[in-house]
Amino acid sequence: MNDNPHNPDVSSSESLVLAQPCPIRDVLDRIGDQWSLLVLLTLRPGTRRFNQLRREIDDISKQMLSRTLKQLEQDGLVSRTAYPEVPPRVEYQLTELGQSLLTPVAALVAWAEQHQPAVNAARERYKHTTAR
Amino acid sequence: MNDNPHNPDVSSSESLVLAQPCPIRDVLDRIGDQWSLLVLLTLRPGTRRFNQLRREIDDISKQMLSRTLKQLEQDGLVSRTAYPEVPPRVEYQLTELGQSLLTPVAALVAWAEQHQPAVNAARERYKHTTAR
DNA sequence: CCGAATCCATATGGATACTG
DNA sequence: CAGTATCCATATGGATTCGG
Repeated sequence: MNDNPHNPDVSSSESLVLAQPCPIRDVLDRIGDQWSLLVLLTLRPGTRRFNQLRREIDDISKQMLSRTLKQLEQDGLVSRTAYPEVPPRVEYQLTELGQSLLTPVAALVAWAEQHQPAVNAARERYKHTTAR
Repeated sequence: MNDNPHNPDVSSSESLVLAQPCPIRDVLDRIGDQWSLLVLLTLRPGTRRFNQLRREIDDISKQMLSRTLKQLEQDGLVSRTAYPEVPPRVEYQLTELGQSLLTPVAALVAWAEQHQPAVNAARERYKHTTAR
């Protein structure tokens, strides 16, 4: 069995920081999907309307943008304001929570940029060491 | 795929940090999937053997552990050492690159833990403000 | 203009059996 | 013990259509 020090042994044999029904997974699932992070970053400069977002992201379908925004809104990362006009106007912007998330995300993005060469090199190396 | 005809000038506006064929997406796809991050965190304390990882993660199948490790190895985040013994023994450990990734990841995990209540509250709020 | 509903293709994850 | 191969279920993403 596992004797992980920082893990209080539960009756079941679960051992890790990321147990299954896990808040951390919640977050990572959100930034890990295809569009959420992109939407958040697009909203960083300021408020955007629906089709404005669509144009800026450019290759996102209405459907996915709609779904993504709804999820982000549910999680309190983005706020939605609908103006009762004709034609309708809906504006989206980052909440403070959403903005605060962009800080650690930026660190990750920075890592990615900085270490991209290393990752690519590793991939090349892998291909060449092939006896597989 | 991209190259939309009615696309306004992307170049002059906020340059999208995440263009489509994107190194950042590469990384996020890796930590965004079901198991990679969990494996990396499990390896943080030190070297682990294959079935040792399986037991610690507990609910991962051999298949997914194998796939995940191979990907992490390809990307240079994890190193694999096979000992020519009978029965075979294979050890995995974080590379320096893998360890360096855990730093920004830790920031994200910290954010998740810290703001989980806020996210849950937002979800509750959403349920109540919704139609019905 | 905003976005929900429908329908569909593919990607991802898993159970199991098999191999060296 | 450490995987790989096969087969299958579901999740995710997208094109199109419809409606407020």
